[in-house]
Amino acid sequence: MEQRFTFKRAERLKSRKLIEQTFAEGKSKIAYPIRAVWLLRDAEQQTQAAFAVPKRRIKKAVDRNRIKRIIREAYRLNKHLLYEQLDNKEQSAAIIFHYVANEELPHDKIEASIRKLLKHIPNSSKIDTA
RNA sequence: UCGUCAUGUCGCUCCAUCGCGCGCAGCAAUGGCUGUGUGAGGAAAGUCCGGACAACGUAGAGCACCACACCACCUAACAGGUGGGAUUCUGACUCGUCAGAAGACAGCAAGUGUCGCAGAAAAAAACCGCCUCUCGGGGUAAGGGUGAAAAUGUGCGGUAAGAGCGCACGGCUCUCGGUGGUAACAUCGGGCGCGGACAAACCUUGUGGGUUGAAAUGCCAUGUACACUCUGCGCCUUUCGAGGCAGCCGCUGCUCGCGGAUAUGCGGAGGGGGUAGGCAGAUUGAGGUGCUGAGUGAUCAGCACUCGAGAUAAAUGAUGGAGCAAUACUGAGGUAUUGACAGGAUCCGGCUUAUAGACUUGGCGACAGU
Repeated sequence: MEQRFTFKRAERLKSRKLIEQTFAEGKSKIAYPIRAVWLLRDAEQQTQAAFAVPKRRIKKAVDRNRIKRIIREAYRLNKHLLYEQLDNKEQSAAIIFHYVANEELPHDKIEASIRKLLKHIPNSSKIDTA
């Protein structure tokens, strides 16, 4: 099958409840400048991701939007790393990427961080919740 | 041509590939694929004013609180804008005119309060001085010096000495009338008067203001969830304790089997609130663009054309290339770096603040030419 680098609506983490649950019960790991919080689920559910850049760290809305777009772009281009492993284990995940630096960092640094996190997440644990 | 000030406009461009929101079309059929169109700002910002819209409230009046405050006009409205007036400041010169600038320009002559230092005294004043004298005192705001400010200025009269005490010419306040002006106001004449400043001191007067904001508000509503109402629950035996069969529920879609419940239960129908979630509000509007006309202008009127984001854990990005601009380096070909301020969240009108660079128009200055 041809590899496509898309990021559709179904792949976005949008449910308020699930987000709160992820923050409350999920595991986390930091790969500077990004902290990931995730929850592993069974394979019937869609893997979803959300991106957050706190206003407290990045003051200007323009910069926040820009960083969020860069993170999302990095996720879009590298999510196959995550998907392949999850498919093998018959799992899915709900992930929140949280920007923790206080200034805008170059694109390659963000992408390296994302790749590191995506490789780490599937190997972390068994299914946390159904 | 350069500099500077003001005004208005624009505020990186193009191509390729990958990707995103929304609309439309087609194909698929349960949320996808393909094609196509479209997709942030002049401030989207601050959330400081004013409205639209919505919900709730609302007999009338007063108090409190908040806002505003020369006049007229514009506007849906405004604390905004336009034009005008007075004041103050600056500049020019032909010295009383012109030009420009500034702003909480209603009232301290309603009451209360405050006025550091200096000074006798900071509001209805007696230190020195002057006059008088019964040597206790009394009169006196001319002169002295202090101060940001000292009791209407100058002259004459007057007096014991003085004083708007009187007079003349001025200044100012209030007021009456004439003229010009819609008005603020200007100007001329008459009259009462002479009260220092501060209302960004309390306050007084006039005008306006119901409260809360789209996280408002209205609506729909999944289920092996639920309030409530109606309704059904059989047959046989019996020593009346119960037992059996059928039916019901679960494993389980069917057969068998096993287990469970049997009126505080189970099944059926109605039905309301409303969780997850969704829809409306919500993008055609005080809309844009152009032309013509009215007006000093803000603005208004008419006609023609036009539809330019609509997300909701929230869409505009990434990579590569070419150009443009700026800066630095440079034996002028180039090399390197950078791309102002800044991102919609119900929608409009303003204000304020941020902003690299480019351009338009006008004023002033310098240089060059005529």
